[in-house]
Amino acid sequence: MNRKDGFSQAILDWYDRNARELPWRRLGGAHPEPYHVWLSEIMLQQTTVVTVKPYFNHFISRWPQVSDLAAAELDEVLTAWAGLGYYARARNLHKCAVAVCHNYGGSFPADEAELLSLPGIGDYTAAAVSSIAFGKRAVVVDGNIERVVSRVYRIADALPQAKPVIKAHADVLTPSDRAGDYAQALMDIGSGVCTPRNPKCELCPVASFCDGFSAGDAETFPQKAPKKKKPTRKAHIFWIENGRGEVLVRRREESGLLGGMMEFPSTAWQEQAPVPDEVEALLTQIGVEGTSKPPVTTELVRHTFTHFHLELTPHVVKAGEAGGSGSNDAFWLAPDAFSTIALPTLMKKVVQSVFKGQGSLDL
DNA sequence: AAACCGGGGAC
DNA sequence: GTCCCAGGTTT
Repeated sequence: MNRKDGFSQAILDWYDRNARELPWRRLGGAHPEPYHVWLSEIMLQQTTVVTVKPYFNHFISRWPQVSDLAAAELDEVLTAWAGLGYYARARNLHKCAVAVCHNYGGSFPADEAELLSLPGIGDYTAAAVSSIAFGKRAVVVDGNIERVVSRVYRIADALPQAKPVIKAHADVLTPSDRAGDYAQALMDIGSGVCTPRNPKCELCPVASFCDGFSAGDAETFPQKAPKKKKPTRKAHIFWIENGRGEVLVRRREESGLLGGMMEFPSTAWQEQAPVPDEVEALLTQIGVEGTSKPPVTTELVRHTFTHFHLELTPHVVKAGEAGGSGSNDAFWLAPDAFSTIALPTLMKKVVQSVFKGQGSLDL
């Protein structure tokens, strides 16, 4: 086995020459604030830098210290998080802020194991915060680093079984000094150079250490287990408008899909198309009846979640004079106030469909 | 170990 | 359309 001596130094040299400024990053040896590192790492889970930037800046501006975030209402945090996805991250973010203030006096712990015990912080984030914010040596492994390491060592095992093997190799490569810079550099290289397809090996500072490059098959790593195909679910969703131009909105259950976020009432999301009876039952259940005119159907809304496709047929319903106030926590809200509630992207697509269908273009 | 959990960008 | 992502939690 070749020893890869000089690997981490080549990575750090590349970082010193190529690292870009980021709102949560400090160049030149200074450590960023742990609060900033933690917030950015949570946001960056399964999410790109370009997407995260404006959200990060907004959060820091609105809640400058972790104590400010801890003092916020969960609903405020969900509203600010709307559009980022994986909403359990936002619920755990708030929980973690409270825990840091309650258990650590508002200062994040530097120790990896202590960080790991906090809500929403797993192996990756604990190692990232400990090394980037506190300069501790920690073995940081994310999807990018997995790819780089599996190519450097031509690891034959398929993911996710290969994870422990990759971690062990990553440990050997990780330097004692500047482990945080090293991790960020490796992730930058993974996302920009050692890409999933068409890797730019000619730009890679560690091509000379890479077994995959030497063998000419770097792109075939990491090996992956085959994945299932996603089923498609369908439902009818209702834009119910009262005489004042307000629309009926309700909050989803606290856990599970889009947990705690807002939605327009809909039939159940099922693989079999809903029958008209279900539509009647829904309208009765939410307290809207006696619609004189048939619903106006607007353009189909398509959306893909982690494990299924969804097709929603939106209907515009004019509620009767009484209007019905909704049985289960539903309430009326004017469309120009939608930006003040935790509306996920799927529901914003429904809004767009309805406005498009009505020919008006506010939003 | 496998399932669950969004959204967007690259191709 | 497919694949991937600066993953963590739950079962």
